[in-house]
Amino acid sequence: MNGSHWLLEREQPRRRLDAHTVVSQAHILVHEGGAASLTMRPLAAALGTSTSALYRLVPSKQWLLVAIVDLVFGEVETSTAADVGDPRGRLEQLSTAMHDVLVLHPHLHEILASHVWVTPNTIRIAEIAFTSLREMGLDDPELLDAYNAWSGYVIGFSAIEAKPAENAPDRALQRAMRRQLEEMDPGAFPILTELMPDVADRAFGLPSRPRRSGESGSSFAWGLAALLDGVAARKRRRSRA
Amino acid sequence: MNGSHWLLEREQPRRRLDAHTVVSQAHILVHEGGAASLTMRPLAAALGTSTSALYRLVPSKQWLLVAIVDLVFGEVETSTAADVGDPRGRLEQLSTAMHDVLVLHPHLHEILASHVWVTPNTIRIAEIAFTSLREMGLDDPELLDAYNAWSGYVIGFSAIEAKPAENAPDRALQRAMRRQLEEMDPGAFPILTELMPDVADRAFGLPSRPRRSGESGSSFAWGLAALLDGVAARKRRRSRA
DNA sequence: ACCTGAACACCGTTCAAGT
DNA sequence: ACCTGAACACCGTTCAAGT
Repeated sequence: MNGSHWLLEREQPRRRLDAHTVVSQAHILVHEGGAASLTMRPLAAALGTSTSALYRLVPSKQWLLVAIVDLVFGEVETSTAADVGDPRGRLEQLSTAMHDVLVLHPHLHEILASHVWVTPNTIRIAEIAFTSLREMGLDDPELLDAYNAWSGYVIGFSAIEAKPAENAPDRALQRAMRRQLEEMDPGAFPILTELMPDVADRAFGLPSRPRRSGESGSSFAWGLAALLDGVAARKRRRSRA
Repeated sequence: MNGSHWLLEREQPRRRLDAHTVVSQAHILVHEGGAASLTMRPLAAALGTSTSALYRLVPSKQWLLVAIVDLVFGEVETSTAADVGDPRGRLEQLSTAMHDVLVLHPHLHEILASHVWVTPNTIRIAEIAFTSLREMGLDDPELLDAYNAWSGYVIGFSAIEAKPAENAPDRALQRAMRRQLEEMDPGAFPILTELMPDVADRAFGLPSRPRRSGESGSSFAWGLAALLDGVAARKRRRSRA
């Protein structure tokens, strides 16, 4: 059909590499081993090409990292949120969708913290959030405040929650931290002592046993509801004045 | 006095390097050039020693990064918070002190996102936060939820706010992001278009001009008040039931 | 036009060898 | 006992040279 020998029919069709394929493979490396394990030589090897060939498809490693952020935020399900008429419900739907994706990609936070990531998919999400907040009654000076509070909470909460997944580096260091909590002076730290070992597991990212998959123990929704309650009340207070 | 020649009197007293000095210098390098600029060879050079000599004082670069986190959190002023009788006021005081420090050390977030950081100073701060939240009426299952919401907000908000400071890497990439916002379709993104250029500057970390020092334009306090309002209301609701 | 190997200027960490 | 240089196994990126 395409001129290749019948013996080669089932082989990969030798199509040229494109930028999207490089980004996908880079994402896989980050997903499997963290941001530090994304390096150009193994990336090229995984794609069956030479390191220098990558630089005709992709300008730099920095570019690649931002492209991965866009790829992951592209997985955030926004169509169900769009159907919700109530703006508060829409924003909660969006937040949950973001949290779901960020929990599935815990290593993304390493990139988020060290790069500016204004990309098509993050812009798309921001527009939905701003629309919802305005419909909730927030306006000019407070609208930006509310957006910053919302995004800080969603990203920050997910980042702290995602940390346990990255338990690979330096076991000795983690053991030292855990011992610090276990040998804490109960007189100086009464509440922490009382809440151990729960607090190590669910707040400090030092689980004593590996998380079972699906078991997040997350209080994301609780805090989100609290924040949005407060935002709505704060706006009402102002419009009443 | 100490046997050294008078010509050497004003020179550094040749005291042996200790771990604390290494951590301090490492912190300076991170502060000045970001986490990526902390490398062992220049660190050794700045301390006037050999790279390999550092490894007798400090176990690894990872250890050094966690030590820097502890050093910075050690700067968080907690004594004024301790004086506040009202638990809500005490938590607000603590949060503000944390925000102040984190804004002064924007590069710390690169470390926070990729490491577990349970250290003496972060434990000290957590104990104060837990005490305040319990005195605000939160208890067993909700206490941890509330702590996670609070810490996610404080760290996450500060992280997003700190990003503009790291504008060093890849000007071309940042220009591409800014162009994306400037050439946005107003039909598809009405609110973002309306809020430009303010939204690029104050929400997305793409300031059109460098920040004047002291000018944070931060809505940290606004969002914190909203969150704590919501947390307090949520607890009241439960105890009434 | 497309891809390569080799090179440049770096990394973190170790260790035999010096004093 | 303390410190060093050199080495090991890596980095991101460039570029002359090949097909």
